[in-house]
Amino acid sequence: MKETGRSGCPINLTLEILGDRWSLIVLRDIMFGNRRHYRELLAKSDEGIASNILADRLKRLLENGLISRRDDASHKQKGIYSLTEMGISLVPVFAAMADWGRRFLPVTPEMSIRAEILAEGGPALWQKFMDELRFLHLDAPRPARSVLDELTEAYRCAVERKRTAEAEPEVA
Amino acid sequence: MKETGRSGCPINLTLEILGDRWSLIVLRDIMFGNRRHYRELLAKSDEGIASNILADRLKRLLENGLISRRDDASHKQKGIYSLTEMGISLVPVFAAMADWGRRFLPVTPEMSIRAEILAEGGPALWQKFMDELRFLHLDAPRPARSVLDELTEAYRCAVERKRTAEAEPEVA
DNA sequence: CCAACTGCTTGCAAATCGCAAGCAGTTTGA
DNA sequence: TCAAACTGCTTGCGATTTGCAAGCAGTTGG
Repeated sequence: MKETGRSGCPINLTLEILGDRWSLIVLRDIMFGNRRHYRELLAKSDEGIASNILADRLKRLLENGLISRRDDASHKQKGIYSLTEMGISLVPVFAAMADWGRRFLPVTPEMSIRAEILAEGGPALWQKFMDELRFLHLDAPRPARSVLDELTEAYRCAVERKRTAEAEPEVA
Repeated sequence: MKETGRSGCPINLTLEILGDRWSLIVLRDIMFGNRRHYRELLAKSDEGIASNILADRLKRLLENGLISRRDDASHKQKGIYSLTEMGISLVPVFAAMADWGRRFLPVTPEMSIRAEILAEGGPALWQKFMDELRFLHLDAPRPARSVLDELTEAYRCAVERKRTAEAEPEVA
């Protein structure tokens, strides 16, 4: 509900919707963490988003068409948030941002493994990932390959590797 | 100078630096508009950034290593802002964001022509553009082709086309 | 029937934003 | 030579946004 009469530049319009500290974090958790409920997004966030901010961002993302919301059949109070095609189409943006971040910022190895895979896979892998997201969030047919599983598994392994690496040196 | 103890995720760290309404706007004007002085960035901005915000963002971008500043030999008060390699490396991020914006948001045709060219050119064109930025902002040798000139010219033509299109229908 | 869980709201202090005005020093043009 | 325009940037101040904690009505499971 903002009418900040600014320019029709694609970068500017994108920033008017996504240019804050939390919108892309929420979308990232929905997209890569497959978190679909409010509480999941609230509690399992690595960054600890505040509940009122989360509610506000979900509302704005809904209004702007990046996500949709439907009721959960298994629980009358639960809502399920899904990515729309508009939200799914952000995959290349995430891939570019993540690749830039891992190259120039002090990222941790576990958190950057998925960025690395996406960067190496290139647009072809992004397409496969988007196909999978269409299956998970829209009603598209299930694709043959699960990129999300691969990303999640790679992350899990990286965390595991880190934990063992932290535990063993004490013996030496 | 923020210590908001958040996660080591590349997306998160990127947002901690660039996740606001103005940082990327400033970088966009330096990169695509070749605006190198404070006043240029202040006055020629399509979005009308406030002077204190601009000063703050330039400071933060400097601190974070995205741009550098040197004195202008021709004017004792002028400073020249340049992109660093870190800033130049944002080209793919801009290309992805601009392409997404032009596909899903109400952009104006003139403002999206450059996004279109960058999207069609793909990574190969981005590399050439980055080479040119290295020439303009760092001390790299001049590349054979000027992508910036091509982008600027395409934009100029789009504006021209729009103006004539607005002027002629009155006769009909 | 109660404890845990659901999505989300409210209050409030602190930080940030956006606008307007201003400022000391520099350059330009008549 | 001197005033006007320009330089990068700061200051004040009201309005908005943020972040934190607590709470709330309704739902579910044991």
